[in-house]
Amino acid sequence: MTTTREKLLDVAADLFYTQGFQSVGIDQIYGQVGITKTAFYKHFESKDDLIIAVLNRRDQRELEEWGNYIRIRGRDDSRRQLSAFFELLEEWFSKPDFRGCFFLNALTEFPNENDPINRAACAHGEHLASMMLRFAAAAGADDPAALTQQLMLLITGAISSRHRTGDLGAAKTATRVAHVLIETHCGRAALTAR
Amino acid sequence: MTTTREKLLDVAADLFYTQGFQSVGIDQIYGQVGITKTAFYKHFESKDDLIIAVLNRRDQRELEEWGNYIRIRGRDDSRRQLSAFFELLEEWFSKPDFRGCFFLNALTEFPNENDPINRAACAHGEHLASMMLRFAAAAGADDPAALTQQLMLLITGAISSRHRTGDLGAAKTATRVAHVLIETHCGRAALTAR
DNA sequence: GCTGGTGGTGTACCGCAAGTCAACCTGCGG
DNA sequence: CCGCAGGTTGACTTGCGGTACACCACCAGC
Repeated sequence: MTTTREKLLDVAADLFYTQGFQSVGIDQIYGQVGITKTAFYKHFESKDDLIIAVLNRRDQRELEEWGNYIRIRGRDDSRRQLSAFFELLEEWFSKPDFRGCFFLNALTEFPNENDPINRAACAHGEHLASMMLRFAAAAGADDPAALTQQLMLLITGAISSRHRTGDLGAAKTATRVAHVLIETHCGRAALTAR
Repeated sequence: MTTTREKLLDVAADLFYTQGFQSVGIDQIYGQVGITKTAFYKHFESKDDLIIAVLNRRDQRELEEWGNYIRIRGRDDSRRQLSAFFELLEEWFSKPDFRGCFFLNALTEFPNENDPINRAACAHGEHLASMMLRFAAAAGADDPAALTQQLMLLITGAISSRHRTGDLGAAKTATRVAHVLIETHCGRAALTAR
């Protein structure tokens, strides 16, 4: 049994992702769930409140999913774990309903840094980066923080490129570059990041 | 003497960039210029029309600026020209009013591919890529299209990273990776992209 | 000297979305 | 039997995008 609140979050997440946050009216959301406006406002204080809840829930779930995927695909090899991030991108990009990164999108729709929505969206990137940092450290990178920065840049770039051009090959492009970086930073005679 | 239309475009470009397209009302725009709503609608058919005009003008100007910068900084050395793209990023990122890429932002605020705003925003990326492609070809890259794809991915990633984390070092990170790629693709014994 | 285009003004109005308010209904556990 | 969570209806306010209509001032050309 899914509660009404859960249903609202599901519908909202879907609409927000496909159409953007600002262009979706709450009437579409509560209408699709089958309740009235007043009922909606018993679950969420405001549209912003709903957006933040959607963002936080998706942050948690996505982090879990990514973590599981990487542990499974990466086996016990830390370097494979790092490159698993990019295999995941490939799968993601091939989905027809791909519309970029939910959190990156939120960030550009709410550019004010003091906006709680902006903060919630930023948090996801930080969570993902700190997860990657652990893998990079485990892989014996000479400078795990630098490697994480570079790989995160590649991931962000791949997502934005795929989003902009619709090019499915963006993941492969990023993967190739990532392998070079991983080899360089985790090689036996690892070079400095300069 | 700047025409009213030009003033409207200037004010709109500024507000849209700093606050986003949807969250800026046209009343702010015509108010700041000092005309009334009716007068505004004698210059532009709609808000969408204004947005497209702003986008197109900025596309032209930015392309010109980038082209000039690269020709000056790159001198006659094609490889230097390619890496000048990244030097430009560094300068751009250090500006306090940096808010990401205007066109990438437009794209996420108007995700519908049939939306003329979306098309106008996409166009900029294509223009930039085709400019880069010419430089890549001139630099004697083994596969100019592939190199362009990779460098564009890096640029996009750097912009988004800087936007998300506020990290000024994103440009340097991208530059380092770019140099590796340029060397690999333009080396005397150039390897294939695979 | 009248005509027309350009670039304005003011006011009133429509439709839609966010959000509020008040009054009322219903099922369920303590 | 009470209270509360979750729901309903309907009327209302505010703000924004956009329209309609009537009017004004200036400058250029035949």
